Amino acid sequence: MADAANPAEPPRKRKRVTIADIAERAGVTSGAVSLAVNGKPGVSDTTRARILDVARELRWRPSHAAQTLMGKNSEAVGLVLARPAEVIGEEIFFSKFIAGVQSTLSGRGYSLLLQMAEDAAAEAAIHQAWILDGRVDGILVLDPRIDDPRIAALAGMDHPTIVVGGQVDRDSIRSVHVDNGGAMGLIMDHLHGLGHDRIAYVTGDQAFRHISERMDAFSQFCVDHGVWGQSLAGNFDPAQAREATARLAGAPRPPTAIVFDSEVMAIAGMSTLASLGLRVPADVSVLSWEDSTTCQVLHPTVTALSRDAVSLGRTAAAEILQLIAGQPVEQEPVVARVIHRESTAAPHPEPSSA
Amino acid sequence: MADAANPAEPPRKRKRVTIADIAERAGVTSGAVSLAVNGKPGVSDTTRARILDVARELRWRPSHAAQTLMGKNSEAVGLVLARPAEVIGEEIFFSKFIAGVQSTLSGRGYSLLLQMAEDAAAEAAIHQAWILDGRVDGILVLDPRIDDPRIAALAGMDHPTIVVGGQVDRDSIRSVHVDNGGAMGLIMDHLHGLGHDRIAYVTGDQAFRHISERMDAFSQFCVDHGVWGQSLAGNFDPAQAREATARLAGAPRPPTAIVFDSEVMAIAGMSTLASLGLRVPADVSVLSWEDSTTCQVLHPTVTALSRDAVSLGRTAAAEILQLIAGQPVEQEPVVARVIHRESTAAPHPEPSSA
DNA sequence: CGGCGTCACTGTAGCGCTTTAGCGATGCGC
DNA sequence: GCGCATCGCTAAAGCGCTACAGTGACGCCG
Repeated sequence: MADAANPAEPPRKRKRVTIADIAERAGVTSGAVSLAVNGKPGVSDTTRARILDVARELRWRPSHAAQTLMGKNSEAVGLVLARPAEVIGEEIFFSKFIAGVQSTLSGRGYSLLLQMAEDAAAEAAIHQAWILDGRVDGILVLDPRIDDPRIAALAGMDHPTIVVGGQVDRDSIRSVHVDNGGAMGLIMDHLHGLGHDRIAYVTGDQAFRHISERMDAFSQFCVDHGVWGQSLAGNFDPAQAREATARLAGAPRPPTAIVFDSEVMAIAGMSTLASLGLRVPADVSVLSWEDSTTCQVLHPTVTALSRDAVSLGRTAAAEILQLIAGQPVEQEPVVARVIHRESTAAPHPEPSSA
Repeated sequence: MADAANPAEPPRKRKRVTIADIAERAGVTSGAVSLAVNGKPGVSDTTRARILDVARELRWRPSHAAQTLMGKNSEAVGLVLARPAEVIGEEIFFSKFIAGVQSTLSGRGYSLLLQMAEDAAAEAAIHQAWILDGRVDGILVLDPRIDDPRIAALAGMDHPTIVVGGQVDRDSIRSVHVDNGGAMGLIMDHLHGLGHDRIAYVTGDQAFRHISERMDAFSQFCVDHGVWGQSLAGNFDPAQAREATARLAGAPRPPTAIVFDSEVMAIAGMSTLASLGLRVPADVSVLSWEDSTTCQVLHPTVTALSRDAVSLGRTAAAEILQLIAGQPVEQEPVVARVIHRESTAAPHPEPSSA
């Protein structure tokens, strides 16, 4: 870089202010400074005040590296994303979730360490490295899958971990309690309450734990309430959602309501319905699992399950901080609710089968 | 993870493997190990091989803290977001940008250190702390404002910095070259080419550098091509975009095309137009500065400027890595293009003023 | 065969901080 | 007045690693 051999040597290298500098200035040893700045007993109040004054004056900041070398907390939480950049860029969920996590973390002076990985195995390797290095105090794991290698690896490490997006059956690992089944219940109550009894569900990737939880609840509701229900396996891809929607619409007795597992899928579905000449909600109601501004401004506006990814992130962050602090984790359940908008309404008596 | 070395002693506290452990096992000193693992001369090839074998066997990982304490690179890049969590969660740009940054960074083993801040001043303070601490090797600054305190602070620190979202006039700081003016030219060419000569521009927050660059180009084009152009100051808020749209639509001679500064604003505008009984593109064309899946699936689909935030992130990451490595930065310009979809078309001869 | 240059490695001094043993000076009880 | 705490501080070790001055062994030259 700009490494010109300097002749006069101006104060080039801004030397770091260390506790030794403070000690010298205050006429004590570095040990005393350490005690003073950390609020530990061992120095008199007057000396402490003097030391703190000097520290402030010198604009001293503790060296993060030295502190973590001593085994202190790193004041950072790690999150690895194991999905292609394109997907993360598309789904508003990540953006919201990260924003929520950040807003809580930053309030407490914590940072988020973020990395992307090829797959779950690579993600687990990064976790391992971070933990062994003391680079993060806690780890956030998103969207556990069935038989997730990350969970298995983390379970053995005895390190604060919060799983988001599905319950995990290890008791050494905590999960943010997201009641996927309950949320599906809300959705079905809403639709069933409007009079729908032919309901379809176009799902996201079923390898995800939270998706399978939702599907189970969907089936259960249908059985319990005598609703004709059909779920179509998807993978979050809008093209696939289009196809599934077209298939449903073309069926002999099409559903009167369709639930989509993401906002992107719901919008794709609605546009497909429109292009098939079907009106929402007159001919078919549509509900999106995930709210967004887009849902509010589309025409018609889209009824959505607001699980509020931002506050999900906040909750996850709050729980990991509690775990790190060694406090009991208060499992504050993430509230979800159905925001009723124009895209859902009572079904027509019978789509005039003539 | 087979850590069964000792029979009695339950492996309680998983002790960190240090170079001292390797040294002992390999019958050398820690100094030799350091030379060996860092590929420096000073050890024979056979000894080096033996040391590396032991290191691998013991699953040794260098201590990040110790290394940065020695002044080594931290292998992390910092990014502070100074906008409310809600905004970050709403705008797909952040998600895409971060995903893009990550995908490049991760490929080189770098992490992203992320924090949110209340305002630009707080952001600058975080930068300062990170840099002094050697916690990040480089800093990414998003959306410089006019007279940005972050830039001023960073300019004095002589630390790798890449600014994204507008040119900055300090020569000690590099910017990702995003040609906002050129992109606006593309947009205007598109609309003007279709025959529009009454064009409105609903802007984002004008305090941002990139927005003012766009506005300048807009005005310039209108002057140069005899287009009636009007820009309405906005702030990325959909409600505000609604209002601006209604105002434009209600004018005595409304524009035949409207450009919105973000996808969220464009969608809000379109829904407003629909509720006013105006058809897109028959009555008015709409163009969004920022593409997304939503633009592709809305009805009508939305013509958008695809500046591709993902690759913008990749470019920014690539440039900061070059800066860190001390290599000359190749300013690969970010390509933007207009994706022509249904929401823009030739204007009606004259909206039949009757 | 002494001098000298390599080579391969050792020993040790830090980096900035925390922690703990220790030490002189007070204060207190009996 | 002596033992014994307590206080307020110092001195030094050590976290894991790197850097650098040595050190002994060897080979080579004149």
